[in-house]
Amino acid sequence: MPRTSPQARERIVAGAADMISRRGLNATSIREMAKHARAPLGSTYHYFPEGKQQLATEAVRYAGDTVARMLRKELEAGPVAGLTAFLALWRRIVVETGFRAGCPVLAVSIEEPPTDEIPPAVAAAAEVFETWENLLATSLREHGVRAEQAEQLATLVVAAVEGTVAMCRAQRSTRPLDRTAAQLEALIAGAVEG
Amino acid sequence: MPRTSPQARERIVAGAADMISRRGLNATSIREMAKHARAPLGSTYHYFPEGKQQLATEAVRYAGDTVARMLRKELEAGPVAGLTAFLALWRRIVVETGFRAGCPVLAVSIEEPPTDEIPPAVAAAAEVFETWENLLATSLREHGVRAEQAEQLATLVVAAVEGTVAMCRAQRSTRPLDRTAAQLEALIAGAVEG
DNA sequence: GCTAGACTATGACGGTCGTTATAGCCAGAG
DNA sequence: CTCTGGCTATAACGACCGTCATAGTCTAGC
Repeated sequence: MPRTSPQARERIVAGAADMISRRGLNATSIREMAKHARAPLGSTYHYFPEGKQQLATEAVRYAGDTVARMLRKELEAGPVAGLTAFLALWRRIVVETGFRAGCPVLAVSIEEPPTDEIPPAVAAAAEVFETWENLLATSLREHGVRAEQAEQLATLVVAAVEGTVAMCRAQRSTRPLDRTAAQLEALIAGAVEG
Repeated sequence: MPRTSPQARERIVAGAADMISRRGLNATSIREMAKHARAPLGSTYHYFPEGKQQLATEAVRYAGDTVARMLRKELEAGPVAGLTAFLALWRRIVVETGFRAGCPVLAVSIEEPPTDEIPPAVAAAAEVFETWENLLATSLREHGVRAEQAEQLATLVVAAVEGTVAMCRAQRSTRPLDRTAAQLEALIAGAVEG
């Protein structure tokens, strides 16, 4: 039934994730997302009838899945290889965008609406973080790390990288990432062999 | 020369920092900041003639200085005590606001304008991060940690805590903070005595 | 070829944004 | 008591926001 471009919808989602990772959710308007994806404004409400909230939710999941897929693959070579790839991914994003882009999942996590309910986009962000943590923790456990230690290390890695990316953007430098990477790599390597 | 409330200006800044820490910079309007501080809108432009940008910059510095002051004091009892206090501070903020507030410095760091120049608020955020890093690194060095190691650990602590706070907000749970705290405390304690 | 339905084009709705301008208030200095 | 100047009150500016409605286009299946 789709007519011309079945990828139009995905283009919008991917573009939305990119824009959110740069400017944050609230500063990214639906009009701009549509224009950025070369799609008409009407199409966004055709594909995402629940509006901006739905689009943001799908953008978070899209980015989360992309990273998770990469992480799953690289972790086949062990926790250290997975960590290295994780760090390299974020380094590439930060450097290639001139410190303009970061993580859309983090961006969505820190903008709350006045309401009391959890917006679906924030819930999606929570799931993404948990997925990443679980991938790392499972790999660590499979390589002999005690369960509690594996959980803690996995959370530390995700949190440290997310925070470091934000610091790199503020400072316009990769130095925070260099430092965090050195510490995390030593820590994970030590945990795996110890 | 000030008439009634010399603290009106500071009330606006403190309120702005609080609101930015909850909703992000772009979602926080000047009108709301004024109302939140029980100040008229006109006063905002009287105290901050350069507008929202200036107000955001001062809010970032205000929050940064508050934390730095606390950190400086607690670090007198050593790096572990400082870390513990740092963790406790953010835990308190996250818990007492029902996972609604986070760090305004982080929030400002990840929202970029379309321009190429660095907005002053982002530059202020960079300075705040560096101040926090330096306080921790100095304390570590004073307790026998090698300089490079001290720098790396300091960056890791700041980044990990910032990232963890965001994760706690998304997941509506202090579990990430529990895990990160356990790892960081062990790491810093080991570095100091080793 | 025709028709159903996925998609687009267009325009409007009420609302809020950042910012500015102007006139007025009112405590303290002289 | 007057007057200066820090502060407030009020209104407006153009721009953009999220969302919706409606009419139109064009393709895939019959």
